[in-house]
Amino acid sequence: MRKKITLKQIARELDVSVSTVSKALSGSKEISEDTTQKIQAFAKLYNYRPNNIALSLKNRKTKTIGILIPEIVHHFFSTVIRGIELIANRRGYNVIVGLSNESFSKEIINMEMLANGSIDGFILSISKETLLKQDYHHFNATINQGIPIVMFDRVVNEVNCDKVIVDDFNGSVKAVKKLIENNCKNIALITTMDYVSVGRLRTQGYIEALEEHKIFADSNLILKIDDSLDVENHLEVLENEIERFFKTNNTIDGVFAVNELYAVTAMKVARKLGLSIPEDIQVIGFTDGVLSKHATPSLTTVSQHGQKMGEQAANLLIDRLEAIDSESDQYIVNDNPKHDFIKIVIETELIERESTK
Amino acid sequence: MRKKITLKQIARELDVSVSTVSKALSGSKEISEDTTQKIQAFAKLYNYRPNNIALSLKNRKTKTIGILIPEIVHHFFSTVIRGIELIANRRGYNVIVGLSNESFSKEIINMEMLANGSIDGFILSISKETLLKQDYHHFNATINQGIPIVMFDRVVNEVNCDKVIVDDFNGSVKAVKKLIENNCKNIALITTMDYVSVGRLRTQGYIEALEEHKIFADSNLILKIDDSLDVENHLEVLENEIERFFKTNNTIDGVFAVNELYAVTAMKVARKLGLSIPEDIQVIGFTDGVLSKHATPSLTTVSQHGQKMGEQAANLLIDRLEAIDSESDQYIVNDNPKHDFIKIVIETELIERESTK
DNA sequence: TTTCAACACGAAAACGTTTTCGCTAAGAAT
DNA sequence: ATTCTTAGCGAAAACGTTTTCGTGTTGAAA
Repeated sequence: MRKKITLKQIARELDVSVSTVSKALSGSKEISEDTTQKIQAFAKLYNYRPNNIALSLKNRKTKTIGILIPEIVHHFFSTVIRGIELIANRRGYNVIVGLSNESFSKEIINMEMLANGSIDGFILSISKETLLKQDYHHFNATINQGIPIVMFDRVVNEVNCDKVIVDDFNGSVKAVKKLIENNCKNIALITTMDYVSVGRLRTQGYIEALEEHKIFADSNLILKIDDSLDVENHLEVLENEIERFFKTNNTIDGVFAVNELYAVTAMKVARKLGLSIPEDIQVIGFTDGVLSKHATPSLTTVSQHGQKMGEQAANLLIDRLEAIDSESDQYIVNDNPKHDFIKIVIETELIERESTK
Repeated sequence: MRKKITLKQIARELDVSVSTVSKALSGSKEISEDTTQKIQAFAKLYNYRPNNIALSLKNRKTKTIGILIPEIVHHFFSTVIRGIELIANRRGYNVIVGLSNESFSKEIINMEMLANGSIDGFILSISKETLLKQDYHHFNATINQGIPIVMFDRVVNEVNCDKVIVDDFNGSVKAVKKLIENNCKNIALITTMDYVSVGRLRTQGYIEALEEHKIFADSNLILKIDDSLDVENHLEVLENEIERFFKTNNTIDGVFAVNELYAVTAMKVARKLGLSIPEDIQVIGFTDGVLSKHATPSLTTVSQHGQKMGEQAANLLIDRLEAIDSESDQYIVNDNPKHDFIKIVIETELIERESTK
């Protein structure tokens, strides 16, 4: 068991000082060529690598990004992670992942666990419970400690930080317009309760598109699913709700759903009711995941470009971290609260598949 | 901007020494009640939290686990992460994630990046390229450095470490037996090339089940997909292969596929060919993910219990880490290479849905 | 010969902890 | 009055780095 070798050990073996070893390894010309050669050879032989923790302590930065998301078994969130990881790695950062599991307290615990020196900054998406409670003190607290945050997807105006969001509103508009152009006359919306911001925006987009085309937004055509119940494990509930909805509104010939699951379930129910897709009823979902792609018929969706969101978020955070870095050398700035925060909006894309004409 | 406060600052403010502060905060009875009170109150007021990095350096352990997986946008792997994170958090550990992206070199780079003090141990699943190359020196190297590894799912005999696997062989046997019991006479297998161990084991299970029932394992009924090509983005290729396969073997009345995607694609093709499921042809897949659950008809699958695998792996790793910890106090052991490594086998479960009778 | 720069290296501080060991003063024991 | 405990605290080392600031030696310039 060859434990990792340290500067001190190299120094002792070669009978020089630690400082000499450090300098030799970094190629400082303060050290003679002879000694440098000798030290570098020895270091290579023993596969010396500087201890990251020691470096972190010395430099007071960890080169690690903390990701805090509600859920990881979720296509969208995992694509975002992939994007973050890609950029982080490329720019020399590691990625540490915490899951809030949609819980307020776990979100706080996780933040505090990581905010004690383990990470340089956060990239996060707010948990449902936090959004419900509207309690954002922990975010502001960590920002005040000098730890920057970048929020993505589920963001909130109450916190002053960089943000990366998808254009939920226009994405919905696009989708619903598509249905209108495809000659749908009675377009239904299947959505969630309003407290998660993205749900609200998507609903507004739906209404906007209809109004632009002078179509009356009939509230009977809007189905709000209570997603506080665990839909994933009680599919029947969802199916029954949708079935009842379809039966009481049997003129529906177009459906826009705010997520994949609602959309494919709608297709399933429609088929069960003897409707064929897209002939009798056309369906579009939000969030382009594996379900949309592999459903039969495959589902037309509004793609959120999760990976791109992750990449942008990572770049934003790292840019800011490195800006702070160089700032600390300078004169004022430190107490300037007027860093202007950036909000990046990712354009959605309508991916047309078999569920629309 | 209130930066985090340190022991030193508290000491200076309260005009005591750093050691006194440290002891007072840990409740040492070396310090008088008065001073303890005063210090604790002050610390609380300023929300003192010990710096993790400093602790890591001092204790020579980070309380972080490195996860190294081929891909994160993947239902199985994300469930495993969820399991790891659950246990890790519960036992006071953090989780840092690296993605190999199925590449040998990225696997190595990521390992080295983390092995320099950032983590206490690894939980990993081997990349395809590494399995192809059969080059495992980096695993053995990090183990030799004293960093324990737990491998899951894609494991390999050449590396001596704890392992958590699913019983691929028996899982397949179970599935195929089910098809036999359901009266399938010509059961096809859709699998991958052999080099990924799990694929091979699943194929063997298929053959075993047939032989047990004295059924000739007709090699024409085995379709091997070359998954070096990016199937996810070239679905047509997959569909065409399967279609050709079905057409040349039109007696097939049962299909066992080694993953979800192959299974649902098989269903799609079958339906296209006018076969109804499960009446004309029954289908079972391996890996219970979101596709299986939400496909129409929903897919009978062999569940791998990814989350449980993650939990077991995390417990295994942390147990070993803490065992090492207490060992270091003791006399011998250190150079004992005969730590017996544990291999946990998770039982699969056949989840019956609509794609079988 | 004296002075000075350049060269090659070492000592020490710093990052934030914890812990061991000493030290001082006060009260108890002799 | 002297010695011994003990309570209460501080100094310093250690974890592994990097970096600043010496310092001694050498050869050249004066």
